[in-house]
Amino acid sequence: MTPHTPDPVDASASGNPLLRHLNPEQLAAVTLPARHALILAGAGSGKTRVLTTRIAWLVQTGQVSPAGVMAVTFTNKAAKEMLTRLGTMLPIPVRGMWIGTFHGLCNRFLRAHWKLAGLPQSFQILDAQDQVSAVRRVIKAMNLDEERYVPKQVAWFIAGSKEEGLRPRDVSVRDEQTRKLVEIYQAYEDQCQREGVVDFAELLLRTYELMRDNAALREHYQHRFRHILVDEFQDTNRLQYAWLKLFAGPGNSVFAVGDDDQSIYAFRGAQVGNMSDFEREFHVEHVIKLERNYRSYGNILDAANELISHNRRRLGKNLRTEAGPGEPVRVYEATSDFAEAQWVLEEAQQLHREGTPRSEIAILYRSNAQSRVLESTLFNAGIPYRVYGGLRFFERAEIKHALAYLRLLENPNDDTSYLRVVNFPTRGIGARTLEQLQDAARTSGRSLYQSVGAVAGKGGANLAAFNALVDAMREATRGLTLREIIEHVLEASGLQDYYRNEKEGRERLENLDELVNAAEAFVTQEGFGKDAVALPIDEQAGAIADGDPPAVALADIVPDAETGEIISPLAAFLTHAALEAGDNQAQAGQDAIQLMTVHAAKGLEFDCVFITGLEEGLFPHENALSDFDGLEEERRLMYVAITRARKRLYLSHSQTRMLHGQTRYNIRSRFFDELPEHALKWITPKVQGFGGGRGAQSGWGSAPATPPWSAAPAKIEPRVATSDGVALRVGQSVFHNKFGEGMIVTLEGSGNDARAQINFGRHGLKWLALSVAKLTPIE
DNA sequence: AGTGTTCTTCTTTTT
DNA sequence: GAAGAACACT
Repeated sequence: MTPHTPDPVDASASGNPLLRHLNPEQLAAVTLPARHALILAGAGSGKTRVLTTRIAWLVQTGQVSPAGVMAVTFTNKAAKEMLTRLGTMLPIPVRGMWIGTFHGLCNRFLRAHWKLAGLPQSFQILDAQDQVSAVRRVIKAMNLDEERYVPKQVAWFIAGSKEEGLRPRDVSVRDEQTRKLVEIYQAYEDQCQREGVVDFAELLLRTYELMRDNAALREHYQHRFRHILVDEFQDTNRLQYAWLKLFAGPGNSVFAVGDDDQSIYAFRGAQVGNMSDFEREFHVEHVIKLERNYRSYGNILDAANELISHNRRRLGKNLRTEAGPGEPVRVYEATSDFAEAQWVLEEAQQLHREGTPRSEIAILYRSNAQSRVLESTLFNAGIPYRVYGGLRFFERAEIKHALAYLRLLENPNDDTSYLRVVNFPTRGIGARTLEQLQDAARTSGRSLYQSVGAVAGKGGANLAAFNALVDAMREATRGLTLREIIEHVLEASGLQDYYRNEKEGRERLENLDELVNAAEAFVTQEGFGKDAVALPIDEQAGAIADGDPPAVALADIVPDAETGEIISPLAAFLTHAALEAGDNQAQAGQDAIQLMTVHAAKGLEFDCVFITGLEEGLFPHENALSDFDGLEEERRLMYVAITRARKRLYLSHSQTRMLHGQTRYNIRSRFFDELPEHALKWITPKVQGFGGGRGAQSGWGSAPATPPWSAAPAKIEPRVATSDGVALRVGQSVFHNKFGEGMIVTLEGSGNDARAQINFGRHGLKWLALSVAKLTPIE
């Protein structure tokens, strides 16, 4: 009955139990010879299984030692899952294997080779927030206008440059603006270096450059990692691709698994083109397509296949199933976002009554802002739900404060952390004092911590007291366990007292307690060093593997001179906190409906999926419509959304929606017209000529079955204006010779002055003068 | 130095 | 509509 039990294909020929449950394509992929290979793995085709089974098979058949395998993923979750599955397949400890995220592995690499990489041993990692605030400081220090150089955008520029492999001197400067941006980039780099911090992109770029420039090191690692496996290859950016090229020495095998149709991070620099580049540049002989889907019923797959066939830039792939058509995809049109939420609620309740666990019901949307209505509807109905996204554990303010103190223990020159907590809780250190301090630090080229002596007066005394506090905490925690260190710092910093006295502080206090727990769990479960300890593993590699990793590389791994530790538990924990933002509000245990953006849903699957807000301008999003690639990415996003569903899929859109505090009138998403009619069931009548019509197609002259909102309670603001005696009202759909169909959003003025704001979907929102514009009402 | 008030912005975001 | 930042006030 359920479609996701794979057919046991006869693999008895091999007689290997590892390979028993693979279909022929999967089996072929898993047992490919040790050459470069590209696996095009469609949604739900058993991609993770292929990856893990391949590793297990390689190790089990003695083709490679566990230390000779490197497997790269994008998310911690995927890495963890791979390790877990592998652990059940192989009778060896898998923890030390080089399986992790790009950033995690780079961190491991840089912890081992910090000296060669030109980093302090206890370098800290800036998360995205920290990076923006670091950039903001640079911009302020350079006396630049924050309006013109928006910190967030500049941070984006810097990260983007790094992901292209470009240092400031490599960025080609065409205009004045870019020249300035490069200047900021350079100053930012100097600042990071001075403070001993690296951002996410830097982890990769440093590793890349070190591998590129140090032949001995490169040869060592190329020799070591005979098999490199890459998950979600379609999401790699240029730097990651170049990085892989460096690690893939002669004679190595790169086994890349990806799905070009699920590439939804191009906006963040992912290059789908890496897949075809890989095929060409690595002379890939084996391309295997996994098209058999074990997840969804036929109607859902038909919808996905048909939709994605509208994309032109594809490698070409079609999902198929043997599970039968299943239920039709249900489509609902609501009059308002509120009504839409209400409908979702009722359907979800029905599903629950019929036996679907709430956790198997997912409500997806394009942007986070849409979750509010859904949340309040579920909340008012008393239905348990869980929202993904939003603030994650290690991103919470109180947690970041605590971490900042801890980071100062490791590295007092970390100005980002210094600024975050120097006056929190307040210690009489105001903006003026800090300005003086920053000036002093700037002119002397030293850190804030090092510059307190330069500030005179009361402010200076307070600063000195803060420094003394940090020093005292460091002294007091020497030799303590991680748990004790954190407990001491929470107390001594005054954070705990601060939140104890705060009205809203209870939850924050609980979170601080949770931090202690997280640290405790980190120490016990993880053996604390999974991200950090490189030396023991490399030693193992020397022992287990082929016997000849060059000593030169190992000698470059530098332990702490005093203790011989590779990294302290505290440093390891701080790394963990930066690299793994932690789960959101894990209200674990309760059976709850799952709410998330489509992006967040990637890689997940549910029995029942609702995709809401399918409206022009929202999904596809208006900002993505300007260019062709943007639209194709939106379509892939929709494809990802559809393929999350196992048994039932619901699509909905609404005529009106509160957005940015005002009611917007939207037309149906064009994606509806790209779905196969036979797979759909329209709960509300489909209205001709809406959203879809590519002009020639569907005549809107023909009588629609039922006006969309006459059946449902109409809650459209009925304002009226005229042009040529034609009555218009807000919410009315009209046809314009140039812009096609649109929906009237606003009406203003009267007579010759009358204007209308009209949502033309792909042509955007436009103001038209009604005395000029020729509009024909539709409907 | 801390708090209250207006002004601005508003996709997605694995690390 | 709500969060975050800049500004003004006490």
